[in-house]
This record gives sequence, C-alpha cells and structure tokens, in this order.
Amino acid sequence: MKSELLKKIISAVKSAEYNPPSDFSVTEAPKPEIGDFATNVAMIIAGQIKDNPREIANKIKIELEKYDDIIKVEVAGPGFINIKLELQVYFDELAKIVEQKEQYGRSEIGAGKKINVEYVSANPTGPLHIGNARSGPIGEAIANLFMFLGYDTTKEFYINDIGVQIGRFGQSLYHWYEIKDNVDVKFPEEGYPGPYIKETSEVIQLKFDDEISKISDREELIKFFAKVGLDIMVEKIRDDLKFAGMKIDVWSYESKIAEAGKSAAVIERLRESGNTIEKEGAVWFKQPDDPELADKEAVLVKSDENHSVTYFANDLAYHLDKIERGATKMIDVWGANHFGHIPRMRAALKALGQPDALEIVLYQYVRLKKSGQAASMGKRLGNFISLREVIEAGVVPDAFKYFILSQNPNTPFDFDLELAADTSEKNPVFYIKYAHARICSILEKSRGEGTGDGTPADYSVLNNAKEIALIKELIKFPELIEEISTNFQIQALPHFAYKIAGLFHDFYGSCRVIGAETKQLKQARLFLIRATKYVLKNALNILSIDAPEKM
RNA sequence: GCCCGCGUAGCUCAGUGGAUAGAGCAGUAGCCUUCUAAGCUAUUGGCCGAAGGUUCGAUUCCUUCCGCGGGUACCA
Repeated sequence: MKSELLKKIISAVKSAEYNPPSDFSVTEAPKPEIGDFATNVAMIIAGQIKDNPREIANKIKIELEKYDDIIKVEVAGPGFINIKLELQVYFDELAKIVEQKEQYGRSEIGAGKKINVEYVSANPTGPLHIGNARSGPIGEAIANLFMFLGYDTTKEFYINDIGVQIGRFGQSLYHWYEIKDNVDVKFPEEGYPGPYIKETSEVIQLKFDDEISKISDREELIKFFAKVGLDIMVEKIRDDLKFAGMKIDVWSYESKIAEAGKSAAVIERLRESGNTIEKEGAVWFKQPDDPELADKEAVLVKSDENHSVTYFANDLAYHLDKIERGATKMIDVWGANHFGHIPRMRAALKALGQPDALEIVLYQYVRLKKSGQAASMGKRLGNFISLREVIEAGVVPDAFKYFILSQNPNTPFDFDLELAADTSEKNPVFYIKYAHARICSILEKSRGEGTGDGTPADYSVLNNAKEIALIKELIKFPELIEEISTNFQIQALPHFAYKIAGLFHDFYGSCRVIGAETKQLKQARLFLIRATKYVLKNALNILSIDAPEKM
C-alpha cells in the first residue's frame, strides 16, 4: 500500500516539474485526523534547490489531488504533505486478507532458496542459561519468518564438542572423582566452577562405574568424563529447548566436521590460493593483498605438539559444509562474545569465494540482577540462571519468548528472576493471546451466520473510527514481514502483534459484533475479526507463540 | 590503550532527521444483568547520559567526554 503511494508521489513530483529526491520519506501521519500518510518530499526538494518548501508542497498537492483514491491533500507545518486516502482502498486490502486467510503476508520471494539459521549453539559444558537462551527465540522467530516467506529453512545447533574448553570441562568433572581418593587435590585452575559439575560428575560415577574402573590412565579417564559428560549436557540442552517450546532440526558436531577431514580440506584450499602463512610454528590465515582482509589474520593450525586445528578453522569448514548441504544463505545468531570472530569469518569466507553467504545477528548478553545490582553471567564464572530455572520459577515459555523478542537483540538487558516470575502472568503476551481467544469465541458463537467463504461483505458499513484504525494496522503486516527479513529487527513483530491486539480490544469494547445494529454490519464485522485473527495467528506463529482458541 | 555496541519514565524496554517522545510493570481513580474483566476508561511520572557541531528542524547524524557491556586468545 505504502509502495503504491510512493509511486504516486514520485510521479506527482515529476508532474510538478521537480526532480524526485532519492531519500524522502512516506510515513504514517502522526494523527488519523490529519490524514493517513505524510511525506517530507517538499522539504527535501526545498533543501536541494533552496526554495520555499510550502510553495513546492502546494504544487505537488495539486498533482496528488488528481488521483481518484486520494481524497484529501493538505500542506502543514514547515512543508509536510498530509494525504488522506479513499476508505475503499483499505476495504479492498481487508478483502484481500479475508480471501487469502492464513496465506496473507506469505510470499514466494524465497522459493527455491535455502536458508540455514544457526542459533543457540551454546557450549555443551553446562546447562542452557538465559544468556545463551536469548538466541533461542530470536533464531526460532527469524527462521520461522523466512519459512513464511517461502524459503526452505533449516534450524541448526552447532555443538563445539572438541577443544580446550572441553578439556577443562573433563578435568572439572574428573576432579570430583579424583578428590574421593585424595582430598588434597586442587580444582583445575580454569575449570568450571558451577555446582552442576559436581552433580554431573556423581551421575557419571554412578552410571559408568564399570567403565571407569577399567580405565587406569588419568588422561584417559579425563577424556572419558568429558565424553560422557558432554552427552549428558547435550541431552539436557535438547530437553530444555524442547521444554521451552523450541525445535532444532539439525544438530551438528564440531568433531564430525574435523574427523571428516573438512577442516583440513579448508586449510588446504586456503593454502593453495595463497591465503595462509606459517609463522611461530603455526599456520595462519592471511591475505595481505586485499586491503579489506589484510589485518584479519588468525591461526588455523596451532603450534602445539598435535598441531591441533582451531575453532576458527573448524567453524570455516562447518560453514562450507552448510553451503555444500545446499544453503544459499546462512544466518548465525551469535552472542556478543563472538564479536571478535566476525571479521575473520567474513574475511576467510570472502577468500573462499563466499563473500555474501553469511549474515550475523548479534545479541548482547543478559546480565543477572540481584538486589538492584547487575552482574555478568556465564558458565565459566559459574553464576548463571538456567533456562529451566526461569521456567520453573514461573515464567511460562511464551512469556519468556515474548519478553526476549520484544527487545532489540543488540540491547543488553538486566534480568531479575524474581521480578520476571512475579510479573510473568502480566506479560503482554497474554493480552495478544486473549485477543485471539476472544475472536475465536465470537466466531464460534456465530458459526454459520454469514462467515462462510463465498459471502462477500459490504465493508463500507465499517465507518467507526476503531474499525478503520484496526484495518489500517492489519494491512501493514506483509510489508513489515519483508522489512524484518532484510533488517532482522525482529522486535518489531511482537510490538505489531501487541498493537493489533490493543486495537482489537478497543474495537471490542465499543462495537458489538453479534449484536450489531444491522445484518450487513454484523457480517462486515465478522469478516473484520476473522482478518484480525489471521494476522494475529500468523504473527504469533512466526514468534513461535501459541495462539489459543480459549483462555 | 585501541575497536564495536549500549545509555530514553521508579523498574524492564520500544521508537524516530520532523509536527505533542511511547509501552508493560509499579502508583492513583473508576467500569462486569450486554459477543470472555487475562478487558476497558481516566490519571501520575521524562533537561531521551553531558557538552559542542551539522540542519529550516536533532532524542535520532557528526565530534569530544562520562558510565556500562563485549572484543582486542594458538578460548569458544
């Protein structure tokens, strides 16, 4: 709708004999009484040609008034042009929602394209805490959104099951076994301090009693503890995600990428194309010829005795693996601690001929708030709140998702568990769900009364301001979805759903549907609330939030 | 030190080069013989971190400073 208006404005500007500027805006008018849309085009032109903006606006106004579906054009303030459209334009769009039903807002722009969304990917050295869990709803929603736009979408979790951290994890678990024979043994210096480590170690000792007794070598035992501990943690993470209503399609293991020789192959490819150097006993990624890549050098193969491969090299191999599996675009949802990883990944992918394949959505870490003080949280710090704790404390999964998704991923936030549990039932998500349930209830009560598919309603009886306001908001849905698919500002979607719910509740309060004054009005309103239901349901589906028929 | 992000109501956060800066929670006062009161109505609350600059117009863009977080690993 807005894009059509944009075309008309450009052509009106031309008719008024001005050059349309490239960067003017068309926005919703600040108040419905003023108009539907407002544009600053005249002021931008005025700035360019040093002329009076109101005069320019008046000339454009004359041209705009020639369009049939524009009923009022006004020049206001310093040179805004406020435009009011024929209501029929909105009714036509409403008819489209009713006609397309759950398909409204869907598109085929993604047809034939494959997207891989990688999210959570928490280190399997502990349970899923709300820092990592923040990426869950974000990744889930982004993946759903692309699916909605017709992309073949895969949701993926990458498990970093090898490397230094896993070694420390194994040592930490082993410690609680070793200490039983030797009370003086010290906890590993960079071990994982959380109490779950001791609990997990005891579970392992009990469950794998036989196996443990057969291993005598200390290093082998540590490896054993790491391996089974890892399986336990992955299972736990899987359960927790499921518990919170999130569904991962593919679980990929770093070890499998490495064992399949994919990391070695990537390193070899980079070597052949002249993108590596050897120094200090290690192999580095380096590309001094390209000014963009020149300072992005990073180690691929370590100088240690095993010449072990870095996380970076494995991650590169992993991303190429996703491309090999068919992904035309990869979206990674990464925590802020991966910030430093971005430039070298981009640089190396560019060197490998995949400069545009990777999009990264960065989210800031959640801080823990206790008695007014906020503190960083992490597995290595040992002071975190797990996702499960949050849910068990009374924050229902849908409320958690809404809470996370309604914020810009790039904004850090402070989480207060008690407050969250306390206010969970007051979470705005219920306001949205309630709107959906209310609609379902009305539709149920009026079943068989002209809501059938083939009955076109005469929408022109909808002339209440609340009805019009609701329609005007509903029809923004398709453009909003497409916008988010390019800017990843997912928080706009929950806010949109909330606004729809608010407009509906408002409408509900002053307009009767079943008891409407005339039959025509009742029918038109039934169609209006059906349209509202489709849009709400689609939005909630994308957010991975349940849309209940009853509450 | 250097690089990136953030700083908006008591709390948690939206928002934007434009016309009076928003929401939830918290507070105050009302509304259920009527399609679900998980709702509605009214109301309190802000030098949009500070100072400069660009602009017809800055909370938004630029510079400096302050505060917080992250990065600056042969951790992930």
